[in-house]
Amino acid sequence: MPTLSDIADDVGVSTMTVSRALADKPGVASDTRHRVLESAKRLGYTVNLEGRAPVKEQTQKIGVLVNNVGSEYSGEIIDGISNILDVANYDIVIFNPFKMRRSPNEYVVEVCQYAIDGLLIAAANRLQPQSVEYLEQAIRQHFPVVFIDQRVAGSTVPYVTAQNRQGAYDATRYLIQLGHRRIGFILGPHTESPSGERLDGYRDALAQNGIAQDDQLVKNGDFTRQGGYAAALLLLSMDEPPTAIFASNDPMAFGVYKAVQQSGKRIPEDISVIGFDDIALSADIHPPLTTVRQPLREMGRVGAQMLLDMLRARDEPPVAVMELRTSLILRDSCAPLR
Amino acid sequence: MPTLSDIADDVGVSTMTVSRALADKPGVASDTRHRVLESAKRLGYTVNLEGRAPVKEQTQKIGVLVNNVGSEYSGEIIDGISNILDVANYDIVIFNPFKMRRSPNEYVVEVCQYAIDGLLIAAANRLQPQSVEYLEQAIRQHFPVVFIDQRVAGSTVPYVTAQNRQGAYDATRYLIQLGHRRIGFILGPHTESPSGERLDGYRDALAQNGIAQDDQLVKNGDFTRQGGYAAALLLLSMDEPPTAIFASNDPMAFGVYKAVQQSGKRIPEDISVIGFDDIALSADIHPPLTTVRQPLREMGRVGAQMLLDMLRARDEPPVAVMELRTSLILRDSCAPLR
DNA sequence: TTGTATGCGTTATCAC
DNA sequence: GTGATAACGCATACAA
Repeated sequence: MPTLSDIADDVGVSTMTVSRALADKPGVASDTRHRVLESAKRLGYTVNLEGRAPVKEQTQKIGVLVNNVGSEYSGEIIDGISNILDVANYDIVIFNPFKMRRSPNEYVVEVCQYAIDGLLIAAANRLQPQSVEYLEQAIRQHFPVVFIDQRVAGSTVPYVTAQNRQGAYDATRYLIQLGHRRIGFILGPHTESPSGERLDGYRDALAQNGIAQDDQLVKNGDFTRQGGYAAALLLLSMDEPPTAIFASNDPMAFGVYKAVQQSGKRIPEDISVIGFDDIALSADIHPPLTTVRQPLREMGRVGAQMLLDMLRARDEPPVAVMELRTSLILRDSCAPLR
Repeated sequence: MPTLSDIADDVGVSTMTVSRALADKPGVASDTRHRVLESAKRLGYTVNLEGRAPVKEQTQKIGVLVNNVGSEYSGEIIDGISNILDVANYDIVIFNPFKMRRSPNEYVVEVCQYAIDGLLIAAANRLQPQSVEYLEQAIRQHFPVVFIDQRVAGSTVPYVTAQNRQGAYDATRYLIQLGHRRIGFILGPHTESPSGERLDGYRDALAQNGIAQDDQLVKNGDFTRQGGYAAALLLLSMDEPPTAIFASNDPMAFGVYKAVQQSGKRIPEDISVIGFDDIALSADIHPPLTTVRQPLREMGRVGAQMLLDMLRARDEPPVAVMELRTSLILRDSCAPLR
């Protein structure tokens, strides 16, 4: 690709004059400027940002690490991030490490080396201590990092998350109020912090209402439809199956829908289903899903704003934690126990 | 962030020795190497890729431009791209321009300036002629670009796409074979090339079976659930509503489901629905969606492979066009006309 | 208005 | 085994 000096040679001026002309800076004769622009167009010149970055020491780009770009979950978070960063004149570069060759841990380091001014890490499952340590060091060196929807115990990396425990408590209590006593629970992966928090909320509600814990009713899942489907099959085939199922995220609830519908039962008449997320699809499927809304867009926005604050006030200690409220969205997938 | 010379000062050697030691290259005393590595670790050093890129002139990164990171459609294409690029030792950087501040056209130029060795453009709707022209120039300057699922008339940019017309023809003929005569069609955005091709296939099938075109039955859509829902409401409220609806992608078919279910009608007993894509969700919703499968992962793989070929054989003319076959996936959303 | 010198962080080359 | 020098593409500071 052509460079500044190619144009300089072409026009017969110095690279500096070319640089000024292209950057639309004052101090270039309008005749010279025209000749430069014409030459640049003819040669097909575009800046090489790699050359500019080391000089300017900022790229106006923020990296975003997600683990599944094809999910509405990620899409909504990224949307929220865009909202804020657009206004602040930052671009977004998305890295999708968890489907990639490298281990997530190496990848975190690599991403930080990239031409970005800061990093947002969404749903950073499987992050090992050494990676977290590396991130903390990066922050000390004024490279801002923020976790979104991920709490890392004992770490100083700032994060924004939802009130998972409270949300799960609310959902479970709602089912109990409808008369349900045998409530199945489908876990998320144990590597993600919200999973355990939601389980805690579920248990809180059972305990507070004098319902004995039955570990048979808690099945492993992985936050995917397939995982929810598999777990639901297990629950439905129990000797004494649950009358309600709490899937700890919405995609797993869709998997539950599939299993229930295949079994010939109806939602909510025969079995109540409740989810967690409130992604857009949840309102559109049939029957519309009752779920715990966590403000994914808002989490993206808040995370981005925290990052910008760290970027602007380099020496002040960053806001460490933001917990956003959840709310129970009542739709048509739950009914009183018959 | 610390640099090579910080370590050099710390250890008391030259930057060159540090560079060699960190790159694991021969010609460094093992004692020196150890001291360098120790210092690097202590200081929290990581390479600055922006400094390396201008020297090496390649970054082992490929850019991917998509317009909706939250869709299964994009997710599956990106997945296919990963499959190929992982093996070839390239990383993927995803740009999500169409939700961003800049116009897509400026953005295309900007992305090319970024630290990437090539660019895959998926579903590049709204690309104006000047952008396409820019991309063609970039290709001439050995910066490889490939379109995925996008055909640009009169352009020399290589692309991979599906046989949209044939696929839509097959779907429509299937409905006709089931006895349907009034078949609604929901368009994609006119800015995307597959939209028109699918409409053509639909019309081909009607014409070949002696069914008169009724433009009332063709409604605008935008490849989103909401768009499909709105279009379906229009179709269902017609004086003589269609007995089958062909949504030209799967998300719009889900929108049709919602409208039909709200109207109290049943799929497929009262109305048949057929989609186009075969994203994973289509098999999981109720009833499972009959749809035209286009191999999205395969399109990602093929596009990535075309890019690698261009990268490797810089002077040979690239493969211009790849068209992948579609296939009709029969599930439970279509039934014979009663 | 234009050009020169210098530097960013890294690596290749060629000395020693 | 190690280091000085130059180079990548660009921009800042200063000189002409």
